Amino acid sequence: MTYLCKMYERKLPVELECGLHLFMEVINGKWKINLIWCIYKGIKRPGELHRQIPKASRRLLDTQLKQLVAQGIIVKTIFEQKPLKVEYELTAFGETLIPVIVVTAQWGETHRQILEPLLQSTTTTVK
Amino acid sequence: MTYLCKMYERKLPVELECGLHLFMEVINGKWKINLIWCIYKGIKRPGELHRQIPKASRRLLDTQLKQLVAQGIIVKTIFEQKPLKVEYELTAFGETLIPVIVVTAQWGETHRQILEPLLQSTTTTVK
DNA sequence: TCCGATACGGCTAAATTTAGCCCTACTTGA
DNA sequence: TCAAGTAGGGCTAAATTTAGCCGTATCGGA
Repeated sequence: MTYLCKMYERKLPVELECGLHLFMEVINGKWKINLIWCIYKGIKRPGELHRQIPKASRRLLDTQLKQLVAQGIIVKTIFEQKPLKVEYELTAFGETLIPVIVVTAQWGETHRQILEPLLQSTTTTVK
Repeated sequence: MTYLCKMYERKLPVELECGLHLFMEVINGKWKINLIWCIYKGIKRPGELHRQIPKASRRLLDTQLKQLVAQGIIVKTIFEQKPLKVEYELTAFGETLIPVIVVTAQWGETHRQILEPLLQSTTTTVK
């Protein structure tokens, strides 16, 4: 059972200097945090996750789930049942992310009133 | 003295639901953390910052500095001297980011040995 | 006067990430 | 037998971010 999986071949080097860059490499991706959080909260199956995060395209959720598996944050269990069933769970390593996410999320919530207006007008790329 | 500044017009909505998304909106950008950290450490002038982060192109550093100003994280002071001088400083709001950055950076450093190999091979976009 | 340093913007192309459509395969229930 | 739900990949195009080059202007020193 050969495993074929086309990956995007990076051309620019990944930044690994500072610890926050490491964190961001893991956490970056439009829905990864949501996925991690949902899985942490017990939403384990792909279908449930899709329904939980309806704004995300199914396609992207799937690829980001795959990335999280590759990064050792979650594990995927395939139950070889009659109606195929899949479940994701945080690894022990993935669990270590939770308190960090909590801290950053708290910062965001604390300053939401300041941030929301700024972020809606401002864009990431100022030219 | 009209201020003209071409901004990139976002077409997709910004995600603001969760606090971590708010945090990420601010922190995202290849060199923003480095900039924030350097400024926090007292490296205030554009030229110094460029020398401190030599891997970054001058162009991108400048635009990201501008973004941080627009986001209220830093302030830019222009000294109308004989040889023009500019300095950046963290705002009080920007200071609130520091402990959060410390936490995430610590997480990264703590797990560097696990992360480095994973992140170098794996790419963000699994296709 | 020419070189280097200060500080900055315009512009194009490359790299990367997301959106969104289509298709496969299997199972259950109507 | 058809519809719906399970899970997931291929593919293209759009959106977004970075890289990198060129040009402006001022000042100080050799």
